Amino acid sequence: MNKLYSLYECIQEKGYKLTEKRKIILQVLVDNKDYLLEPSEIFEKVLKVDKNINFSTIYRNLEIFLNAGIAKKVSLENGKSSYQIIFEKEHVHSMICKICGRVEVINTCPFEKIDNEIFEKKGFLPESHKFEIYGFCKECLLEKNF
Amino acid sequence: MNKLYSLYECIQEKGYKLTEKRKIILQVLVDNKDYLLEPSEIFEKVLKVDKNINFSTIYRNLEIFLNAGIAKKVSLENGKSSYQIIFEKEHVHSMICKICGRVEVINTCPFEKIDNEIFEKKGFLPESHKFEIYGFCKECLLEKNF
DNA sequence: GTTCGTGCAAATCGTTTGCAGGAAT
DNA sequence: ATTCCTGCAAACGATTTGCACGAAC
Repeated sequence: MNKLYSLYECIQEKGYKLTEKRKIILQVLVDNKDYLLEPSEIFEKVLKVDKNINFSTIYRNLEIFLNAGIAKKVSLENGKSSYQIIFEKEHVHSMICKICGRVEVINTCPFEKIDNEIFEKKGFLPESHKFEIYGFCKECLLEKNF
Repeated sequence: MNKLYSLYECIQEKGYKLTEKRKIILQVLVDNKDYLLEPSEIFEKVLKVDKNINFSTIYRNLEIFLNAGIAKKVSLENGKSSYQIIFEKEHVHSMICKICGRVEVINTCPFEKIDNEIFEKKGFLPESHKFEIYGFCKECLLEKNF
């Protein structure tokens, strides 16, 4: 039932060891489960818990979390990468706040509504897709008085 | 009527000068209008026309083309950026070939089909969105025998 | 003539890697 | 005991910047 525990399991199932650093980074991701975080943001938050952590450990473990299927990586409009923990493996799309990185889930998938005829006509074989809405979340709207 | 000429106009309207280098880079983008090109690819193609061009000139001008609204930048899944010329300012979505970077246009917009209720409920103000389908184009499928 | 654009080299930013010691299994 | 993980420092690739000269207006 414990979310953290099932994440630990995913890591160990893949043959990765369950280290202290790994637990701390995971905890930070879980604490910010509704936000997309850049590696530097993750690093800073982890630093507050463990002063003796290296940036390369962050990168190496983010990569491992991706492999274990417990995190996702998003290439944002500005060209930077951000990461977010994923609990349910289901396929979802997002509304992303351009100010704070908060992510809200959209429960419909536009891809399912597309007429397959367009792929047949072009001879294109679709493999994956991306649907993201960028804007401003309620909290940031109130704060910034837009 | 000439496409190149109207691109020149866009550049000059913004107060940028119409230089030889700028024309060459534009020509390369126009010649590859159906493809997303990485800066390094653009650089190589420009080199064939003008041996005396610097990489920084490519970057500086791509930025200017973005400002002038005649090119678009796409942050791909691998974290790299690619560029493409845009003729019509209309809003379109794309199918992108993961092998050759070929871009085919999708003429429906999934955003329009979304129920606005979800934004009202979350208090989210949408500003822009992205819908991209990644896969393999006909040519690459034939060539690689997938 | 003034402003802007360019090549060059160096700087910067985000990310990755080799290695040697330390921790998890 | 073995394998994996980590900090450190260095390397790396993509992109940006300061400068002095040259080109467009």
